[in-house]
Amino acid sequence: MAEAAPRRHPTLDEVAERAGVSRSVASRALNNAPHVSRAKREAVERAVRQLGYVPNPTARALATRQTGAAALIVSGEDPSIFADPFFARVIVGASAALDEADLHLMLCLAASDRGRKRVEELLRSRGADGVMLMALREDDPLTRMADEAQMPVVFGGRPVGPAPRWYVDVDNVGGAREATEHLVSLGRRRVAVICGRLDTEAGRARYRGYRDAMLGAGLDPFPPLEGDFTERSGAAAMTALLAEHPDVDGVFAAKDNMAAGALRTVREAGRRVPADVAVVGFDDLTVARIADPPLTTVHQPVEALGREMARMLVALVNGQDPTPLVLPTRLTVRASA
Amino acid sequence: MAEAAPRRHPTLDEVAERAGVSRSVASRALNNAPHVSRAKREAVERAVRQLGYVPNPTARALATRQTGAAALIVSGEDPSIFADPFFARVIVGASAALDEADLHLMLCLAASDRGRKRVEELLRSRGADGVMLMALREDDPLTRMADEAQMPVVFGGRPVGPAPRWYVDVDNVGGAREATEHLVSLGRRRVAVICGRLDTEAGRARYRGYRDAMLGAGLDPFPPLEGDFTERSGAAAMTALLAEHPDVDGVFAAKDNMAAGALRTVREAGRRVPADVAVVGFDDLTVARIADPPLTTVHQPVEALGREMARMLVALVNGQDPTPLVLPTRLTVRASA
DNA sequence: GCTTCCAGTGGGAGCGCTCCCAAAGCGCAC
DNA sequence: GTGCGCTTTGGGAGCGCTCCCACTGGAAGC
Repeated sequence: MAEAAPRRHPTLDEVAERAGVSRSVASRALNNAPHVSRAKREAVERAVRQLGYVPNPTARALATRQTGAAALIVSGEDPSIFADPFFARVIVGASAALDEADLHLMLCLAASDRGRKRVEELLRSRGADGVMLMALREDDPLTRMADEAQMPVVFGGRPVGPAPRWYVDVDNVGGAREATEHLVSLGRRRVAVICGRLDTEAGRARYRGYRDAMLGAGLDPFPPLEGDFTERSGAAAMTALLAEHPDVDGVFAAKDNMAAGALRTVREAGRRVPADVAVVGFDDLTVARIADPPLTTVHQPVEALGREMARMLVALVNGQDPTPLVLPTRLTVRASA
Repeated sequence: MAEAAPRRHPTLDEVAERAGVSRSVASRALNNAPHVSRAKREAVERAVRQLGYVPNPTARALATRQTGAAALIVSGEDPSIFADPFFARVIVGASAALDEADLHLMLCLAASDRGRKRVEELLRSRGADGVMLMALREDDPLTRMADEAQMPVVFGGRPVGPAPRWYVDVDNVGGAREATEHLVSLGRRRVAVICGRLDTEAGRARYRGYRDAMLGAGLDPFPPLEGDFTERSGAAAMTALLAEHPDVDGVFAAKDNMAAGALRTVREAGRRVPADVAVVGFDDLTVARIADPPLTTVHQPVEALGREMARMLVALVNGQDPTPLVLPTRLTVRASA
């Protein structure tokens, strides 16, 4: 290209002029719209190539009132929640689906005051065509913001309280039930639970699943022993458990991280897994395979979760009315139980 | 608010009218610009409140030629590279820094053809005010795209080849050297290495650090045994290592995941860590603490990496010319060595 | 008293695109 | 030859904001 390539980007007007057509025709040609003769279409394409024209997405956004972006908003108490590899996998799935719909992904960590403030601005200003919301806690300020948002909202995992209109979730109750039933089927009778945060619906649902299974087997469910989904909290919970119930022979931990922490504690206490205490986790992320022994755990389709959230959002943006989705979980048996 | 709150968002014109001022004054008041009397400023603020006005970021972007967003682009061979918790931590850091500068974070996974195509569009269309680039491989197509990008580019980790103008990296060579020296100081003499991908600068630099330390100690460095930064590849490499060099007594793995894989293999081969084989990793992410035994590893300041990348980008966007940055690493001694 | 200056103000021209709509061109049935 | 209906075309009015600039009037300086 021997063009003097000015620093400025060429505009559609310049393309039109060069192609000897009007701006309207050039615009139509560019968007593959009808009502453009073959000759002019080609002339426009040629001009685009010669000028190295790239449409200005901002101008297009202003004219169409569509930003071309979707936001993934992760709530939580502090930003380190995002260190959970769970979100990374959600993003892999969501990103692929958004790519297909030619939407960009904006990522907002709403786990700080500053972050929440910016999310609120985004929601109120229509800075995206729609949003996906994750990791909401009870009475999360994001719930209200989402209600007032001037754009489609898809929830990833149901929030505590009434189910929103559009969400994608995994079968937390069923997964937890299956995990617990597995422990029972192994002959364990004193099966304890290390819950996730009970101010999240996932935490509650997994406890319900555990409880259902215990009652169904005619066993006494343990009261909820709450962790915060981290390795450290799992270890701490296990320490408390061993102190209070030295005869525990099975543990369902509502998250692999916590299960790994429990494993460590059990080991340090000189007991064997699974011989003395069998442990089942929840998630089936990398840590489950790295743990020693490798974790029996409830597999949840994390990338699919992200993908389906994104697809649901795309449907909403396109004016459709998709139905909520609950994805199945399934037990993956390894060495820990 | 008893306003009939029409579906449409109020515009700045309506705010101005309601406040009894011109659009210019309203604009200035909104942006805290000078040349607005106290009375009118307050009138505008009142009108904004009454109308529930929120500025339209797209219109602002078009007028100012600033999108208000920065993109983090993650390259790689396939999208699962993003499952590495490393990136999540980078994002936590970058997000905080961008929040401070009132920039939104766009996340682009360029590890698929589709993703790369969209990144190229983004780069050419000025869809962001600047970009951060990570995980580039040798001859990565993103290198060329970045060269031609019409916006500031900050590299996270140097790419293979000549160093770019602006980057933030960690001291891979120094970290690897320290890890190896630690093994040597423990009396290990047959210290092998499980490299990261050698088509990345991080992989190469960590091998160089290992090699330097071995030569410095008068020992024979092992030839590079390449993994791909995953647990599985670490395990496979360790298997090969044990077969070929049964007398190996120390291993430096260029990534915690690979170290964890090596740990598993060593254990399965009936040897003890660290008694028979001492292992040092690199990263110091969660997996290092979960591994059994907990990993001695080179800690790298991942969130700081993200934060500094974002800050550097903000500086560039503001027309400054920051200097490249190499962040220190430090050895964290745990049980595996 | 007069100029000089400057904070304060509003008009208006963009930013680069989409899209409505009126007008033009053309084939075809009558 | 006329009228109808179709595709094709381009003019122009936005989308909602910023920012330049010309203008006003009162305070300060001489």
